[in-house]
Amino acid sequence: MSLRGAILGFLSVEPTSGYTLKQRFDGSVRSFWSVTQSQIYRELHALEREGLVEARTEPGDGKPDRKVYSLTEAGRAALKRWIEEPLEPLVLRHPLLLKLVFAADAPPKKLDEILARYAADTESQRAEYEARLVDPRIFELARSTREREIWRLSIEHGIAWCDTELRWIERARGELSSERAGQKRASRKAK
Amino acid sequence: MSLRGAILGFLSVEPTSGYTLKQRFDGSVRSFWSVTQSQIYRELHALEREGLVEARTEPGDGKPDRKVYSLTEAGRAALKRWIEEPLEPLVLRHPLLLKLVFAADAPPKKLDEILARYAADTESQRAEYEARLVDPRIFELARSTREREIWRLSIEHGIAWCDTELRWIERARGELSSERAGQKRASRKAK
DNA sequence: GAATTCATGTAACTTGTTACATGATTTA
DNA sequence: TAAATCATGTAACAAGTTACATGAATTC
Repeated sequence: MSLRGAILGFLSVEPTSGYTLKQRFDGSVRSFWSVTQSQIYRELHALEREGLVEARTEPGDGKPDRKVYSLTEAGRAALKRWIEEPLEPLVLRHPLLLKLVFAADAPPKKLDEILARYAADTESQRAEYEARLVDPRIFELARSTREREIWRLSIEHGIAWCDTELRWIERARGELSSERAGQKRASRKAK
Repeated sequence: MSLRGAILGFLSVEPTSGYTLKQRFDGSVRSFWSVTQSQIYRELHALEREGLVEARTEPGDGKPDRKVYSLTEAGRAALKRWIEEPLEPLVLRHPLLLKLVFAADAPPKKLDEILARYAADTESQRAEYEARLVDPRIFELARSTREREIWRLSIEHGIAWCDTELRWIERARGELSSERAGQKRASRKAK
């Protein structure tokens, strides 16, 4: 339902082709909603079958023809319904945490290595967000000040998430590297 | 691959049935890795076909028989491989952010309502984590101080995530409620 | 000359969700 | 007596991933 909503959302800004739609996703919401090209084409076909979008073929000069999709009245209504309908619950799937809890008896070095690599990845993710924050291209799509404001907030959300991850990793590495720490903390449980 | 790894991980602690496995998931990693009962049975069957686990049927008195699965040598090796293999990348799917970026021209009241509801959900999520932190049942599974340490860290991760969400929501609500804020921030872009 | 971009799509697969079915036992 | 718990499973579906195929135009 979220994918569908997002496609309708993008099309409400401007009619576009599947190909361009994929670029829109990648260029804006990728960090909190990634999609593959197959998903987009599949969903567009479904939306067309259901009459929520309609396509018209634009001849490409030299380039292949593009099928430009636009919202129908029904599509516009569906978008509105999607915005108003209750939020789908957030489901975190965090492979690091999962692996960590089963890697307790792996050599501490291995554990620290996993954490270090994740920290590095998170660091570079953070840098990407920072770069985005000053990249005007993301804000080009925005049709209003309010929309720009929201785009910016979404990027700041990413940065805040990275910072939290980094702080947590640091703590985890500290506590898991000192053999004492475990003992000390575990005694809390006894009281 | 993560689901598989986690099942192998749980079975390495102690042979169990699919039913109990589901309870293990729900009782410990649910907040960062949720599963359905169907997934577990399906994966167990696949693991059995591949010879990574083996089942023996324990008669239940009155209750239905339980099929208790345990790791084979191959299964134990597969678990080790999973721990050592590179981490699957974290993929955030954040329905709130997605909806927000397409709800910019919905009435501000609606927007604030969405954020408020999400804040409430996050608040109660946070409370759940806090409760878990002092619930000895989660730590019962742990076979070592180190394991307990990691369980605790995973819960603290959840709390940190909730706090970050809550801070962000507060900021977002503040900035989206005052019409001025948009203007002020947007001017940054100009420089 | 090789790789990338534009633009469409399909097929096969994996993962995750929802809903159903069985049937005894225990609890409210 | 209705419901929840124990314990298994299947079927159908929805969503997401990977890999392939076409073919002209442009860029390296």
